[in-house]
Amino acid sequence: MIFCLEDDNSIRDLMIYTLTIAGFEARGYADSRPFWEDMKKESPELILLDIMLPGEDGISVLKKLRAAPATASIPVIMATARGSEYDKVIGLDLGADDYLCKPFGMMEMVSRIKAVLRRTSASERRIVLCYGPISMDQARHVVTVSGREIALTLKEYDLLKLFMEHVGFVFTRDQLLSSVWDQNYSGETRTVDVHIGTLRTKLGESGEAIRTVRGVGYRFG
Amino acid sequence: MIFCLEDDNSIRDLMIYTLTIAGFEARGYADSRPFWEDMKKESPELILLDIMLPGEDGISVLKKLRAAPATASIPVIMATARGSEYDKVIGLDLGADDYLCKPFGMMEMVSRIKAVLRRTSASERRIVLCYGPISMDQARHVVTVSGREIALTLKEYDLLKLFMEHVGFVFTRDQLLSSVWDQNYSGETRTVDVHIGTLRTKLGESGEAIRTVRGVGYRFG
DNA sequence: GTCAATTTTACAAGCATTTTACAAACAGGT
DNA sequence: ACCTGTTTGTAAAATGCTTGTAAAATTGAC
Repeated sequence: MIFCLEDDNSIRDLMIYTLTIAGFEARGYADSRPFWEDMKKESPELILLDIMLPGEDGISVLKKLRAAPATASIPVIMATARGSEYDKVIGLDLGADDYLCKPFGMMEMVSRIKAVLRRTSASERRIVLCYGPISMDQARHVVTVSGREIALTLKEYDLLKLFMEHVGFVFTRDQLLSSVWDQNYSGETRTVDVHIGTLRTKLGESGEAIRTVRGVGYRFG
Repeated sequence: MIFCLEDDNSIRDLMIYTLTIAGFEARGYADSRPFWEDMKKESPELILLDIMLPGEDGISVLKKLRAAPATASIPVIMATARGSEYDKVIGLDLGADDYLCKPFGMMEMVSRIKAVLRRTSASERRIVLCYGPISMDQARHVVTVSGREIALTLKEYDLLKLFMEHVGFVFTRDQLLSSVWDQNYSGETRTVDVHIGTLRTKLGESGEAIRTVRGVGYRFG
């Protein structure tokens, strides 16, 4: 799915049409509000971003995207008018993956998109789980809370991963033991509680996301 | 991405414009200071370099580029005024990949660029890998730390290469065995640890870049 | 055969995990 | 409100596993 943020209706329609013909799924937005709405629900493979937009401009959108771990690794192609605007944007070096200079042809757009997807989708694509200020980069095996890296042991990491993959689910201690530990783990124990404890401590404030469901087990979120 | 170091504003704008039309991404610089800034962040496919520049001249820039392992293999095309300046530069043989004599046409520039890129990118790609003080010249099969050459065995070299190509990624021992060793390596062993150990020792201080992720594997950077 | 590279082995040190124990929190009944 | 039995939080001790590394064994190139 490609999200396309462009205020000019005819250009946007042409872009969506071309992308669909080229075999992509694409969705267009005239301004940033509905775009952010959809970003909450769905994560696109790539974002086409016009600089000049009514309301919030493209530079601000890109900055926000790069600031949040959940969206930081989504490729972005920026569309700019040539001239001073273009120079400014290039100069800022905001970390867009590619730039398109208006007026650009549809064929060029498609080939740039394909090139960017080829570049990013390889192995370098990060797989990041997020919940509030907590983010888990599975490729790097690193967990951060509000941008600060915290050191987790393997069991803590696996436990948190399970929780973050199933936000809102209640897990019994037995379920946790057979998921995070071995399928048939012998010693039925209080081990889980101890690990939950250390995890909560290490997560700090955010540790409260792990809720105790008395008599049953634990729930995240 | 092509970097274009040229002090004349109108010529530079024309160059950037032409390059963009020709399907390249290009960025221009009026003097060397912002150029070096960007070189730290990004590595261009090619550099267009004017000899006459305010402040640091093109010859000095080229020498610096060739001296650092990270930039030594980036193709450079030098632009010179015809006459004595041209002869001197040619005579010095600074290791530019091609020369353009002012005034040159934009079409000629594009075709020279394409020719140089065809020549250089065909055979050799990403010849020099760098991370902090560690640099790996794949053409010469040489690794240096802070400029000092260190002798690595084949396995150590391949291991380091994999790490430097994927900075930040965690590799399990099995992944390392199937990447650096054979695809289906039989003996499941501690071999990896031993090689990691020797590599760390040989890298000295920089060996700390290879981090142990307990229970998982190793990560570089 | 020699030498260097690589792999295997062995073991100690360090860290992660599990167990244990006890205090605190809670729910339900009176 | 108070008591009681159960569940949970957590500090600390005990256990067990992972890793680093030295050294021996094996492989392979010349």
